[in-house]
Amino acid sequence: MSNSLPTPAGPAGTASSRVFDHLRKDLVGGRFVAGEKLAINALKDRYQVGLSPLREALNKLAAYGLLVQENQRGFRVPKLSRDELDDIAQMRLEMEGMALERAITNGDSLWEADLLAAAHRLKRADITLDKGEEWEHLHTQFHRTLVAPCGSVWLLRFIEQLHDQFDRYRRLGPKMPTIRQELDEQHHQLVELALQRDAKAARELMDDHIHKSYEVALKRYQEHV
Amino acid sequence: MSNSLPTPAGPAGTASSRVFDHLRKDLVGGRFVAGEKLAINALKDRYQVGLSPLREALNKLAAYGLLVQENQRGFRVPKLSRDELDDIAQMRLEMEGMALERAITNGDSLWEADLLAAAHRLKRADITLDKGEEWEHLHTQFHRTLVAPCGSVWLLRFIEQLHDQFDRYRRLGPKMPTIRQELDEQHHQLVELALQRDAKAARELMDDHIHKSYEVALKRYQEHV
DNA sequence: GTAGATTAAAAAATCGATTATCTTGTATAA
DNA sequence: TTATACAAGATAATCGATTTTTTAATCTAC
Repeated sequence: MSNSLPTPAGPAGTASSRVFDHLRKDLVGGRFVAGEKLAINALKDRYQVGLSPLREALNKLAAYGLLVQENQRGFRVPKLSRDELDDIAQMRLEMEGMALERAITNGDSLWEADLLAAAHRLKRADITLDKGEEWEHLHTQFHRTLVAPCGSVWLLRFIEQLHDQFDRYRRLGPKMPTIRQELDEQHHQLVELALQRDAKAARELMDDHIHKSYEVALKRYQEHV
Repeated sequence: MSNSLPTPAGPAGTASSRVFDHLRKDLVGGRFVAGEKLAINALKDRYQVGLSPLREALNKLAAYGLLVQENQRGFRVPKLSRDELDDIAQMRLEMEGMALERAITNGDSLWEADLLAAAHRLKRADITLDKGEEWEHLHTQFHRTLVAPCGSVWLLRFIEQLHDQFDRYRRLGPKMPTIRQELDEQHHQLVELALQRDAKAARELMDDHIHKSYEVALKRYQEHV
């Protein structure tokens, strides 16, 4: 994993890595308006860090694609567009499909256990909590586990990046219980097919899963404008 | 292109963007030893910049994958490994193949002209210059042009990233004239097939092209260790 | 001798202040 | 009125110095 993004910095992390994690969450979670220009001084107060670590975090986020940097005129939150959403969803289809097939080929019994655990935690959170940050985290974790043993560090990296981008659209609006339930059921079906090592069926279900998520995201995007 | 990396900063760019470009070139071109720890103070002298812009550039390069950042212990040049080379080459196969097919579907006559021009410039440089940085730049430019109208900003972004990574291996050693000539011929054949809109044949040739490049890179990696 | 503690030097990360650039509002001229 | 020029304020980028943490070397106890 030497090339992955750093794992979330605990309390021991640097100021820069902590504000990176925090800003990443906030950008993905829609706490900023798309297109908005970031007022660095305001961020300094908001995240309680100095200028240097803040700027370093902003630079990383720009290289990662969650911010746009223009020389001499700071940082902005990237605009949202229908075209880009289509692009992101299409890429997710291709790349997560590929990754899932490979994961089903390579995954061992430890993976099976991790997968069951991740699905269970997600379901638990579904019932217990009101779907907040905690649910989002477990959801991300589930999808990450699903494709983890695909054997390609770079594929995993790209998928993670696409998820962050996709979630900027998906998380624009409030939850939609009906469709949400369908999607949640698909998580469990995905686990079943993975355990049965049915790569073809799993990929088809994943395609459908992404497609349904896309429709949610699109709807929210359209309502949001 | 709002989400792409910034275009190379001309003389008007910031110190940070200039050192980013320069470092990127040097990292891809193998001017640093893989695994080496970067001495920030030495870099300050080498690139004639202050600490702040330098650190911002290093942070961007880490998020981009050309450096590894460890909290509290600075930056290193990523190690090279056979496994990673295989991964990168495999991903290039998938993604550039996909991009080429789409480009052939979407590309208009302006693209055809750009493609011919890029191929011609590359051949020119091949004959005229001793293959230095200029040839490398034109080579990158050719491959970029080839897939440019694929319609996906994210696909292009990932491909660019993979090229940078791949070149860290390919550029480990001196040129190999025989195989190089084969590869150069393939560039022209790729243009021909693109103009004929023969997506299937073009993709097969691209597969072969990447495979041959992979063999060069692998050989150099093995000799390098 | 080896493991663990101690400390000095080196390096990374951060801070506060300065400099350069852009932006906005106002004035002037065509 | 419209366009251009200018000045003042705001913001971005950079610098130099400080603080924190790691690394390496040395010492001590077993």
